Amino acid sequence: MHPRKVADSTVRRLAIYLRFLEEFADQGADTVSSGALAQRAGTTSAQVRKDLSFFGSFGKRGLGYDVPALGARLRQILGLTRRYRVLLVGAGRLAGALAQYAGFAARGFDVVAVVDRDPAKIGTCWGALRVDDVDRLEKIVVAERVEIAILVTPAEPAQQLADRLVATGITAILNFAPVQLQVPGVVEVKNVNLAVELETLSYALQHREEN
Amino acid sequence: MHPRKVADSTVRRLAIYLRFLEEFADQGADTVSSGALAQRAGTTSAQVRKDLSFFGSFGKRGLGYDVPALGARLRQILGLTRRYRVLLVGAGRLAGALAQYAGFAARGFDVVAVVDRDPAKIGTCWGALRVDDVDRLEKIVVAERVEIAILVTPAEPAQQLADRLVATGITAILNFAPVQLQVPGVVEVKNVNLAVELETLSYALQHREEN
DNA sequence: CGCGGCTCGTGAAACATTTCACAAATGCAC
DNA sequence: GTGCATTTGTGAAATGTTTCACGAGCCGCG
Ligand SMILES: NC(=O)c1ccc[n+]([C@@H]2O[C@H](COP(=O)([O-])OP(=O)(O)OC[C@H]3O[C@@H](n4cnc5c(N)ncnc54)[C@H](O)[C@@H]3O)[C@@H](O)[C@H]2O)c1
Ligand SMILES: NC(=O)c1ccc[n+]([C@@H]2O[C@H](COP(=O)([O-])OP(=O)(O)OC[C@H]3O[C@@H](n4cnc5c(N)ncnc54)[C@H](O)[C@@H]3O)[C@@H](O)[C@H]2O)c1
Repeated sequence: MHPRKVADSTVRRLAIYLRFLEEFADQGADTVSSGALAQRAGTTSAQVRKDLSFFGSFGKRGLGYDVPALGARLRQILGLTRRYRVLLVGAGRLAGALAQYAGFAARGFDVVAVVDRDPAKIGTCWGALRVDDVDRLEKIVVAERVEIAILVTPAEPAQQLADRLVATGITAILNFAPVQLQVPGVVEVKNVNLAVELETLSYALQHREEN
Repeated sequence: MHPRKVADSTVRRLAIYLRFLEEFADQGADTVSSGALAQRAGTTSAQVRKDLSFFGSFGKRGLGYDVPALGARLRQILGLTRRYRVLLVGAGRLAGALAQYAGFAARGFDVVAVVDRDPAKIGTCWGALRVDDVDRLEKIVVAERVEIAILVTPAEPAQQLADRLVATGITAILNFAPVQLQVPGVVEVKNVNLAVELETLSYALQHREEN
């Protein structure tokens, strides 16, 4: 059903198509063409069709794609037909923003626990969540059946925390700390580095001014 | 000095090399090899050398790269020899995390203003910053000489706010709202979509379980 | 039913990026 | 100074991704 290897760029676009497909659905559209999706997503119709073609052929020639059917198919491809249990490691400012963000739960990602090292934070409540001691990390992962960890600590403890997470059997980590985590091949790591985003903007500005 | 077109992936890696180079400098190393940098950055030595070769040749054969000199050169390439004045559009939770983040100022990005639409937020203070009325956006951009805007509002008003920012002459936007902004070609936009990151993790998990 | 206007699905071509492999420097030991 | 171990810089090859172009299917209409 799924091909051996699909480019990361393709998977990211599929997630974006799904978002706009849901917008089309909200507007009551029942079919959508590759061109219309492409325009919203900032790509080309050929790209949309190629991306989808890796997983099968879902469209009707001359008509386009059935909005609800393609949405369901994309959710299935992306593994969004189920919910995921997420642990926040680090209870700082960024963790606070992520924990309260309704968009994650809307997509099936439930933050079920938060841990920190700071005694001043342990025990405080974030909505329905209580900040737990990072010492209990292993117990919490098991008890809460955590599947995805989000690392939002400073850089220094990140590798060691990742090692502990991996040891408990976690296989998916979203890492905000500016380090390159060393993990076994079975563990999926996605890095988000906001400073790098700003620096690529700086590069673009610098480069434009020179020309 | 700069080649016509350098891949975005290369620029991102340069920013990452710079981070680790600073770590090496802190540890007192005065030279570093492409292999050592590659290991820290999670790539290969050939990749490091190729990336750098787009901008000149900074190494000494048999020795490696001079740490302070390469750092200075990377800062110059990335346009980080100066400071940037940044405006936060939207004073929500994510904006709060970004505003307080010391790492941006350390890199030369100073948040000089925050605007919001919510009367309950306007006038409140965030450290040295006072949240301003979004109606005064154009005046603030000019008065504060803002060069980079960070969009952290919900999706709905994002395009309209981007239009206003572009009209004031802003040419760099970091967008957190899940929309594809339509802007003139001279304006640089970088999108950060955290939900997409989680969804690509979901895809990876889904796909692994099937095999 | 046959035709015309659309739009998909998909190989092939074009383009982009990464990896390879090796000549050319460099420093150091002796 | 010579030789050796090391590491850069870079064309060329390999690999990966996007764009192109067109056959094939679908709908509606007369
Ligand atoms: N806030 C931002 O806008 C931003 C931007 C870019 C990158 N980041 C990165 O995200 C990470 C978190 O940023 P933040 O602003 O939330 O930082 P923060 O300082 O507000 O929060 C970090 C939290 O981690 C906790 N912590 C420290 N060591 C720990 C350990 N060993 N185990 C468990 N918890 C521990 C701290 O007690 C603190 O509560 C950092 O790595 C930062 O570089 C943040
Ligand atoms: N918080 C997260 O973890 C997270 C994760 C992924 C994506 N995002 C995206 O980032 C954006 C901001 O998220 P957040 O959690 O900070 O949301 P938030 O609701 O906490 O903050 C949004 C702020 O924007 C303000 N605003 C609304 N309309 C405005 C307008 N027209 N002009 C000026 N300000 C306006 C609101 O008053 C509010 O203060 C959203 O688009 C969200 O989808 C957030």
